[in-house]
Amino acid sequence: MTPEELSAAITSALTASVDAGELAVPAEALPKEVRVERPKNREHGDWATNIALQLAKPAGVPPRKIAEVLTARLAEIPGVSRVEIAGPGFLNITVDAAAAGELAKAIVEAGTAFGSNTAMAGTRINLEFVSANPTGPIHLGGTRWAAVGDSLARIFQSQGADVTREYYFNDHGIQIDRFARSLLASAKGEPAPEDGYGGDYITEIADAVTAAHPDILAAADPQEEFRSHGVELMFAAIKESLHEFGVDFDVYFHENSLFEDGAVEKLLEQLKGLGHLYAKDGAWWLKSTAFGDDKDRVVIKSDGHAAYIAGDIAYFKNKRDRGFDLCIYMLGADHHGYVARLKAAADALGDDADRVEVLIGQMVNLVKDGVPLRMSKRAGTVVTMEDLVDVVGTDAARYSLARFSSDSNIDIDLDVLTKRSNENPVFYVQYAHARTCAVARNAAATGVERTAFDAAALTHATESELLAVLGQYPGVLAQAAAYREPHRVARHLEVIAGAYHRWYDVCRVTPLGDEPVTDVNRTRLWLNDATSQVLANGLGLLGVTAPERM
RNA sequence: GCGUGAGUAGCUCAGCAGGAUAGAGCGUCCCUCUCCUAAAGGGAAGGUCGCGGGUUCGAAUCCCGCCUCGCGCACCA
Repeated sequence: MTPEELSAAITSALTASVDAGELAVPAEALPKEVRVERPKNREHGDWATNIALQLAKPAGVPPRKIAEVLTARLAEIPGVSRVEIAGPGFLNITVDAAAAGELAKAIVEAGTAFGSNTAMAGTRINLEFVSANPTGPIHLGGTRWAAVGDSLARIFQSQGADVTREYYFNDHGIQIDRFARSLLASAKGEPAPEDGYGGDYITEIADAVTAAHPDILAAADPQEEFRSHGVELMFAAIKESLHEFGVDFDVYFHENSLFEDGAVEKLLEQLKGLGHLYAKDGAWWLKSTAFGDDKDRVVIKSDGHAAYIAGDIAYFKNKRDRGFDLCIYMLGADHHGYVARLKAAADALGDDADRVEVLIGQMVNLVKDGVPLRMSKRAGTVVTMEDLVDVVGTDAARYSLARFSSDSNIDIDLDVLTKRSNENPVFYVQYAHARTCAVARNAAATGVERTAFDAAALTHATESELLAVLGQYPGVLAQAAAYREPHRVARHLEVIAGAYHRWYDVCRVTPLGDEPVTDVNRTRLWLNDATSQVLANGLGLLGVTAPERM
């Protein structure tokens, strides 16, 4: 029995109770779903609900009174062995070992599908993340989003959503010009321009471009040549890094295309027609304050060039035209001022601002000896995705970036990483999975097979605990999707790994010495394999491998 | 100044979609491998959940105020 199943049973018991006139609760006060939680204290049963406390006020009845009414009905739920009223009105529910144990079999039979859902079926999501300018390699901030974004995409997919991973390739504007000038300077053997980029990669790309085009400095517009070839090389390198990181985008969208096909121009005309643009100081402004922004924004600069936001409005329109219901943007905290602008743009287009959802991720800082290190692209002192992967590997890099809430700043201590220490919990989870595989191998070698299954044999306290946390997994996925928080998956895997290790320590799957194989052994193998499956499924959602041996 | 995120164990962080005795990893100190992987497990120590009010049966969690830190507040992208 999973908490969701129990929740559903309690909900219908509650409804039945109201229908029968035992409880007078206004319909609007009835929750769609009664929440059940795992009590911290095992003396409080397997699951508990505070529904009686919540209904006390709207029903105008003391909570314990409501609890009493519900107790009789809850006790009749198949699989429920005991219901107790505790404290101010908690309902503590104990489940039959057999009913709880059935889950092990259900998980093994569901296989890779366990935990997935169809709650988001039919929703088309455009998830845009990383979108780093092709003026340099992906730094740590982008790497964090690559890990979190890709994982979020996988979690959405587990809930049935149709997800497109998209990378907005910013190949238009002055950053790119600076990049081109930096390449040109390098090729000429000159120092990097004051507002340009430094770092070894500039030299490497400049050399590569020169090698492929020996006469490039004699071209009519060498800077333009370096721009086009350099961006191409840089972008190929970025794609390669992402690919090795396990992140492959469905769409790499070129900002330039919005200008080339006239989409931006057309859109600006449309906005003018709607009366949302006005001219001031030689520029064209979007009246974004009318749509919740804190100030109006320039869309066409007084020099006649489009401002960045112009492309972004057109891009949003483009996404909607491609049929996406929800456009999610994952931005760094240094861009959070952009949220109101994007929503205002959608609003101005006559679209629903709720189609735009912006997720803000806090910064990743480098720390050395407890002191923050300043990263500078210009000075070339950035730590890149490749650097991180070189030191800790893809699994540890992805896991350690995905296990934190995006709301938290994270500090990465290079000394700790270079020590290759076991401080990273990814090993804890992966080791648990490897252990399940070792146990399965030993079981096979000693003739323990999943022939029989006796759910009632899973009686040990650690088995009850393990089953409970495995049962929580689908709910954790649903919440991770609903709140756009992949770290919840990682954290729960750590809980499952802990429960598994404790179970492993006291409950053997294979018999000792020449003891006979019993149904207890066989049933425990089901539980072992169920755990293996859930860990593998969860690690998969994080883009981390589930090794069979370590 | 305005906006926004954070402040929880020595360190790094969960918990915040109100619940019962506030958790995990790492670090420190004990203990457990003649039998499934000790990258593990058990135990100990370690907390004014930034501070002050409020809401209620109940607040780390919600509301208000304050303090500290990060990040924004362009005709840059």
